Amino acid sequence: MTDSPQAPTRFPVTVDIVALTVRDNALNVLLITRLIEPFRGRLALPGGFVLAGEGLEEASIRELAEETGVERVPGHLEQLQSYGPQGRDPRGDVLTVAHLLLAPDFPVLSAGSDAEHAAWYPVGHVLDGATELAFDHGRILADAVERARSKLEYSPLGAAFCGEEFTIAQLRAVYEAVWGTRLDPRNFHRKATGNPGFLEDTGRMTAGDAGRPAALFRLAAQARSAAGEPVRAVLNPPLMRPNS
Amino acid sequence: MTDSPQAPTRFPVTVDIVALTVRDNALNVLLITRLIEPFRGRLALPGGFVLAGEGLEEASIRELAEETGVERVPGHLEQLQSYGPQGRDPRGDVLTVAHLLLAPDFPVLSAGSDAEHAAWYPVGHVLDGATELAFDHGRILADAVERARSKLEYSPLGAAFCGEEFTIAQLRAVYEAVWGTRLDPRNFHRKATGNPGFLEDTGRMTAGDAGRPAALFRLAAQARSAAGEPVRAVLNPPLMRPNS
DNA sequence: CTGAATTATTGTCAATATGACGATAAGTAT
DNA sequence: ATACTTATCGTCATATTGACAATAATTCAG
Repeated sequence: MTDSPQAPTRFPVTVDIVALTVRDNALNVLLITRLIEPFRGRLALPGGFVLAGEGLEEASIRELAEETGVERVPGHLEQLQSYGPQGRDPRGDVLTVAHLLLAPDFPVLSAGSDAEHAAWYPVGHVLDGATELAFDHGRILADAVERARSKLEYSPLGAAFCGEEFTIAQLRAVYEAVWGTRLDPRNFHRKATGNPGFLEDTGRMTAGDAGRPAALFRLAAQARSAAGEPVRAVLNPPLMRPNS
Repeated sequence: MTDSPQAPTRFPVTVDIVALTVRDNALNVLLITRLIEPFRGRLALPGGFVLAGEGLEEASIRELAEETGVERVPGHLEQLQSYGPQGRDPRGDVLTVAHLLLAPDFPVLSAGSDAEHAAWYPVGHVLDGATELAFDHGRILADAVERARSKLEYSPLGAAFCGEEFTIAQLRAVYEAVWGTRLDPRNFHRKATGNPGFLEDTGRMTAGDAGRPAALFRLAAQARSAAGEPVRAVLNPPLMRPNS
């Protein structure tokens, strides 16, 4: 780390959060509608400036709370990548540290006061160009989705989209939504339950749904932190996407 | 992206570069000796402040050039992660965007003028606590090494440690050094050459070394950019580390 | 010049993982 | 009761993996 003779340039730093969830068997992203210029009326990722004395993750959690009303992080939060500082904001250089949140479907503060209105949008409608996001958020979203897709292969993070307990079919629906492919239920069942250190049978079953009741699983102890969030780095063997 | 009513806090932003290479069958990292406080005399990652009008990668390349004398990026450079801004530097809040460089062994400007003296150090000596780095650079290095290790599994990036052309044994030596394991030469040969879109036979052979001459390979076209740097995201099937 | 040593490369074989799909189990809907 | 729906277990051919034998093509030691 070289130190400049004169005071270094300082940059405004923001965090942006790509919150992903699975709704109606499709991958959705949490977006807000901008009420001010630039990009007024456009959809954008939730986020905002990092305040003095604040860490990056801390800032992300605060912004998420401010814009969606959630009191605690509802899933797995990790840093994605930083972008900038140049050419991102017409008002000037801004460095942003993008974060990725993988969470079960949670309700957002949709009763828009004069704050930005936040809501879930299918990722497909954004990635295929039908909806253009503000700033470079389209690119950030694309990077986030690719990260999520590969995380499902090599980590137990797919479970972050489910609640505390879930069935194999629910987990499979997550994989299908994120990867955009159909998976054979029988082979998926074998691989998910057969992967050592991934899932743990709770002994409980679903009831009331159509069809045979399904066993409820949770993440295995090695795969979750004290907070219940998945931590174990790798899934071995990996659950690879078909085809490619 | 919420906009604060008053001017947002601005932070000094640095880039730090974790330059890794393989020397004498061991993973090495490029470190500089700090000549000023804080952490005077301690080893640290090369890096420095991002200047106004500069991008993150651009700043990394500039700092690398300033501190090692290389004129061009000698390998694969990618962003690692951002750290901070709190609790990293005793002088105050500094956000740093760490970068990872995977490169063949290259000579560094070791004739220390009054600039920091840069040199290669075996990663093992640092990770096992024998050498303490300045700031939070020990943690950054640990993250970088873990990233490199998993990159070798899922991407063709192992080749970034080799030159333009290399033998399978040289590539295997990279894997062994980075993973810290021994690999069966015959099985590695089969997997490396059998992976579609990974390697390309140049038709040329080594000569003069002990033992049977080895075929020289290069990265397949799909796996490298115009600059010759590996780009193809995934290696399929992956080359997994043994054991775990 | 010859055999020993060294390294590269091809092959073999059993164990394991994978993809495709059949069969059965255990519920709800009619 | 019968149909329908979903979960779960099983089977089988094929592909991949790890362990290791065999062979090829050099340099090195004498």
